[in-house]
Amino acid sequence: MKKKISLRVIKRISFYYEALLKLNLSDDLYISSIKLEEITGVSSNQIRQDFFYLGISIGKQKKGYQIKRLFNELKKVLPIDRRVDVIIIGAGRLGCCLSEYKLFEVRHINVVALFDVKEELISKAEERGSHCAPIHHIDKLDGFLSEHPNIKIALLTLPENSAQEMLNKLVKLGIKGIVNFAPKILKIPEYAEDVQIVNDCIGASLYKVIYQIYNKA
Amino acid sequence: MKKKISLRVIKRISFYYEALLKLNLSDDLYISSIKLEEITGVSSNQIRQDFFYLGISIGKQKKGYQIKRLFNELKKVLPIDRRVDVIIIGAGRLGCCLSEYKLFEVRHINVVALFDVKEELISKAEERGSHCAPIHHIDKLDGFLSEHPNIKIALLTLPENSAQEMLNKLVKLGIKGIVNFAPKILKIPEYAEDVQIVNDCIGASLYKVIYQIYNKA
DNA sequence: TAGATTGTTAATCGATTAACAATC
DNA sequence: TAGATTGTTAATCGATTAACAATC
Repeated sequence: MKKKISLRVIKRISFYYEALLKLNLSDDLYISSIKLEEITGVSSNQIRQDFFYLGISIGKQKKGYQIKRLFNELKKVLPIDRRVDVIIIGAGRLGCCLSEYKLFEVRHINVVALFDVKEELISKAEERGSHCAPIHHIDKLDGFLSEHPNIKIALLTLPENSAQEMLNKLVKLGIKGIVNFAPKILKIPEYAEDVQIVNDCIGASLYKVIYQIYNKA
Repeated sequence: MKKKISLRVIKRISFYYEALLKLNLSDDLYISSIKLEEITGVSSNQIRQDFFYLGISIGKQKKGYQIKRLFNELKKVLPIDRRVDVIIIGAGRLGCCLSEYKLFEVRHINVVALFDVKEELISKAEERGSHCAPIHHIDKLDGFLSEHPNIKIALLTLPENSAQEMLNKLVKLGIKGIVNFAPKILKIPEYAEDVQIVNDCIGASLYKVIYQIYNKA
């Protein structure tokens, strides 16, 4: 087990990666932390601090970092060009949206299937293009995971009242990582401490903006 | 201008609010911080710390907080039952998904319109149900905002290369709050320091989970 | 009363920013 | 050389956790 890395650092690494992707990877191109700040918005101090923390020390004074090498170093940290198969539990609007999310494609995240309790969503699945991931009934989850033992990650796009229950079930079925999009902090049962969870409610951040604007004066 | 509140606190407040919404608001019902921990996942210590920070001290020893009063106190902090009109820039999948996002409805966030450069998205708009927000061409943004001076907030669901440019334009048009969903940290120009921004890239958190799982051993 | 729960302070933990010697 | 940029340490800032007296 390597060093633990916080969510914040992971996010920034993915931003660095995204930025480098758009640059030329020819051998003699360098980028300084200041230039990388301009592209990613992360301060140059923060960038160098991150690299230091991650053990990336390939910079040259007066030049910066060779783009190609930096790119490779970041890939060592984040397995970002490795294809990762995931499933989505909850085939509502958000679930379907995420199943076709562009950024997921770029990052090689592959949504294999969605699951839901609602029959109407499953029958509606045919309307979706053939390029889309299929929607199955939640009862088929158990069998599906047995047939696809490589799937270790599930995204939860369920209402908050059923989210924790589903998480417990997923853990029992052997899922090792979960991203929860409900406005509630889900916890991993004690008997499964190796399972990873991140709670990431979309739109909660909008309230920060609303608060600042409508609470003035 | 009231006290500044961090994004984290804002998120937790909205979780408390969400939890209370589902409870009975009759006069003699109380909830303790421990019980609230069970529902929201936020630790009771954290909850009391938040309330202290926010100046909410309505608890009774041995009983906890009167649900109805607590609800009202939270509403004082977060203008959560006030309708807020917003626009979305970028009518791709994510933009359209957010324009119909359930949690936004619950929280009285009203997407008035979407804007995009792509003609095909605008013509496609008619296919969307009449309950959906209309999609306009980005050229109409200026006029639209003049006609709707109450709109102070924009959600940005654009690719990262055009996001900063659009932000600058929005600021010039008088927008006061922006949530950016591109994988890039956008900055507010110095001449407009009163404008609020939150960067909230969906799916970046997935990488935390992927990292933890695929970097073991 | 005894037990439970608050409000509040202090301690800890973690993340960001600032600074600067080293050096290309 | 002089200037720019790194790697790294130290200082600051902020957020969470722990602890506990007060008291219902």
